Amino acid sequence: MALSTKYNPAQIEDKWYQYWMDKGHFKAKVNPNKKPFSIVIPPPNVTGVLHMGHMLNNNIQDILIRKARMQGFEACWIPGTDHASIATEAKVVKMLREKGIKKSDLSRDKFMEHAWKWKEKYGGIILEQLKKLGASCDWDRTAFTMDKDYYSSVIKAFVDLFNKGYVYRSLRMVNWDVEAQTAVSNEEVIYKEEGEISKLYSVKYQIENSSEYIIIATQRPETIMGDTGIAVNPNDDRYQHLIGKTAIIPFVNRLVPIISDEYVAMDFGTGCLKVTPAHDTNDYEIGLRHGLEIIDTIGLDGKLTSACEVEKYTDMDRFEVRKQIVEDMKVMKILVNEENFITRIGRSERTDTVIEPKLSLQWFIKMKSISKTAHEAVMNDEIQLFPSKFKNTYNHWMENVRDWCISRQLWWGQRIPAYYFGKGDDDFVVALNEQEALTLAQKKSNNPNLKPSDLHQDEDVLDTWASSWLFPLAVFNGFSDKSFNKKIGKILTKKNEELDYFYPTDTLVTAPEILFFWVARMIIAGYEYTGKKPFKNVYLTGIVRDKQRRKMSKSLGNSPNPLDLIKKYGADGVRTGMLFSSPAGNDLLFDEKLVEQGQKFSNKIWNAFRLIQGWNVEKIKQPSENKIAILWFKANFQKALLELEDNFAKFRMSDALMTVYKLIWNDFCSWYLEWIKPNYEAPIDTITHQQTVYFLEELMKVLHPFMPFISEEIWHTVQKRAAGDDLIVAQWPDTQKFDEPILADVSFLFEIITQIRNIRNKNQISPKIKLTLNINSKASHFTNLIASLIKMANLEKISFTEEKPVQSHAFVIHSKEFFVVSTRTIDADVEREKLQKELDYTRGFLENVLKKMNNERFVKNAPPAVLEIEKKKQNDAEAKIELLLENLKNI
RNA sequence: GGGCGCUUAGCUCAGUCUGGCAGAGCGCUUCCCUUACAAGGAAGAAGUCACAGGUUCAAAUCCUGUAGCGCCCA
Repeated sequence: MALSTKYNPAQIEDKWYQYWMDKGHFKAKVNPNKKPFSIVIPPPNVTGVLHMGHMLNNNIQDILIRKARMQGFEACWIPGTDHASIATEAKVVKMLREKGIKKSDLSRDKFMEHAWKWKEKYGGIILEQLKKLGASCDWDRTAFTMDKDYYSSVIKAFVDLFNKGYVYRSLRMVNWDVEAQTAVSNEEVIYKEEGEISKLYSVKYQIENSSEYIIIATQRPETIMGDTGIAVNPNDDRYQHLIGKTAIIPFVNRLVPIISDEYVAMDFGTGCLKVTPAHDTNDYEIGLRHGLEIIDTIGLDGKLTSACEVEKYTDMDRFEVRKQIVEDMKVMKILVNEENFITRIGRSERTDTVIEPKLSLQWFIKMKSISKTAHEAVMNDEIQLFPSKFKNTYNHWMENVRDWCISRQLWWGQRIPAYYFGKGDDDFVVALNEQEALTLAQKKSNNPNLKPSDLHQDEDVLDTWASSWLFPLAVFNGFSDKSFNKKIGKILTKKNEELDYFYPTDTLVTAPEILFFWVARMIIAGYEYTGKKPFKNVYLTGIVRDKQRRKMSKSLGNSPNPLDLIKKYGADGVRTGMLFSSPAGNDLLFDEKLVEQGQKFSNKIWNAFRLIQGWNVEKIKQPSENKIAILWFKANFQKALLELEDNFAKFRMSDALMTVYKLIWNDFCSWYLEWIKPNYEAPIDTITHQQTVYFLEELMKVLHPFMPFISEEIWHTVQKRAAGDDLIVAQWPDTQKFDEPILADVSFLFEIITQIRNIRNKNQISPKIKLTLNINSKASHFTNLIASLIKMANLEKISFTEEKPVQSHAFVIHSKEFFVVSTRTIDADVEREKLQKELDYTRGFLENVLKKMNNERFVKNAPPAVLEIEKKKQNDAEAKIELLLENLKNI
């Protein structure tokens, strides 16, 4: 035999990937003769390298797209990458810093040049790595969210939403990094897990027209000058009498109201909160609720401004002021207590400086009305989420949807197309380009002499999600001038062939953590611009964790390198290994053992193939048992196929794989092949051989989406193929009616065989010794099965007789008695004990059944089918007891 | 603080919507280097379905409550 006993993926996988590429099997085009099936990739970050989450995610997409392709759809999987504004800019800044270049020394254009160079160098890494996994993407369509067309799509959408009144500008609390001089996202603010030690100061504020004081607790006394209110909990008995009165802020003698708000924790500090809307997110919210004034006393550089109204603190750093003000309060005798406590302090990931919550003007999208259709579409299952439990989460988010802040203080991204022509808050226009902006600005300002140089474009860029939410539209160039009607702000049908054909896409496969960031927003954009959903189904994968349920992360170092895994176990092995443990929506506890199992599966398949390949085929008579085996496998395959389709329909990918796994390993290898296997060095008949090769091919088809490489290799090795006869485009098997009675007959046969093997096992009878079997039944019940039974149970002969051999092992299946004639003297005591044990169990079982059958209400109320089952259980148990009693007597 | 979910074999999970014999894979135990594969074969053991009530002829499944765990939002 020329083939190795071990399957060696390394040589095979690269070969087939290149082959598929060369033949153009991944490419999709508008094809009126086929139905489309499309998937857009969740574009990975250009800063990233392939991690286990990508592996899982793209594995599933590849399974879906490969199956669709085989089912005759025009299968289109669009790959792409995401420019990842924040992360990429951080990487580029770091890279420049290492070269001794500061971002602040560069012009915007110069910086962008560096960023593009960086992107060209590192941006495609993940996509290249996906090829190793076998991802069958249409690479010619690779999209990038900063491509020229994509960029202009994003700008068009912004202008359009502004004109429609969805985009507005408003104050917003941002995380300000005073050192880097930029706002950072929530994700870039780090809180130490154990918290940090800080001091809590208790300060007396006098009540107006009274000698009474109220004592507030604060950790940021330097913000006192920005206080515009005092808040207590409405349920706090201690302060009821003060609600509605006025307090005097020390240092500035400002009169502020004492208000009640549920937010205030009664058991923290004094239960009395100073409200500084300009310098704390929660205070800002309270301020909004109660209409408090906002006084911003800290500048962008972290120093107090003249707005603090105290000359000696002005231009002093916030932490210096804190020290000074504590001293000053001691002198004024208004500081009544100071104590250490543990608190969460947000620090910038990049500079480690304490984040300053800062109010600034930002761009927003109004979400409530624009998201209405998107909300309904998921609730009424027009778009289906898998698993459906995420419907609840989605609903909750949509019901409480907040306006979306879409501006970021960065350069890498789509620059906001707002042009300012004056100092006023409203002195700006939004336009596609400078010319249009100028025209609009001249009009708005009533100044026809306004020159281009009088305009200044907004410095900020858009949130990356505000570009990726257009992904399913933009990859088909839906915003091209051809199909996008600027006046009505809609993408038109019959103007863009590709969009008409491939959109809506079929299934989106992504992680639940970006359900809102990305998925919900794509749905919103889809309906807003086309009136149609962007995809039909959303499959939400779990998070890949390690065995200890820890999330895989670089810093923990608990994530294996996917490429190393592929090298070690083969892509097919890794693919199946990951999927084995991946029920929909549940987290996946990754264990390299599972990948090992995948590799073992490859090997099993390979050896089954070797067996078939090694047979000598001759024109001899087909043994009768082979006919039954073939009929059975045909029916059994169909039954498994039904199960497989059902699993796919429900997006139960792990179960789908398990169905194929068991079909191949148990049904095909363990039963079918052993059934038809000729004796050593004996030839096999032509018909059986042909059928077996056919079965192997059908199995390779259903295996292909999961294990594309080994299946294609076997497809091409098992017989010579005409050009174009490749498994990747072979026709997926149809479900057909199948012979159900044979499944029942054979499962009866298998039960008998298992019983006999069990008897061999328990009595230490080697499988090589031929046994004699007596069956107390008419031979006619077994006509079809005799030859198979003799072969697989390794029997000398079968007698159909009522005679019970004295020395024998008995068992009952379906009320029929079987006796295996013993090859040696049976130990009467051991046998008696065995029989007694079984008798006791069966009597107990019968008792339970009878309890039911004697219950009048059960007999009256239970459905006939249930009664039927109980009746059968009773009969079987009674027959078994009778036999056991007789056997006991005979020993 | 608000919302959602989970608890079934040693492990990871199906099964719960729609009540009717408690399942799978891995692991474990025993035997077997048998002629495709020891990365293998055959067989087997293994459960208080988190807990407490209730509804029902019948509850892992429906209802109520309790406990523990997890996630999301603030």
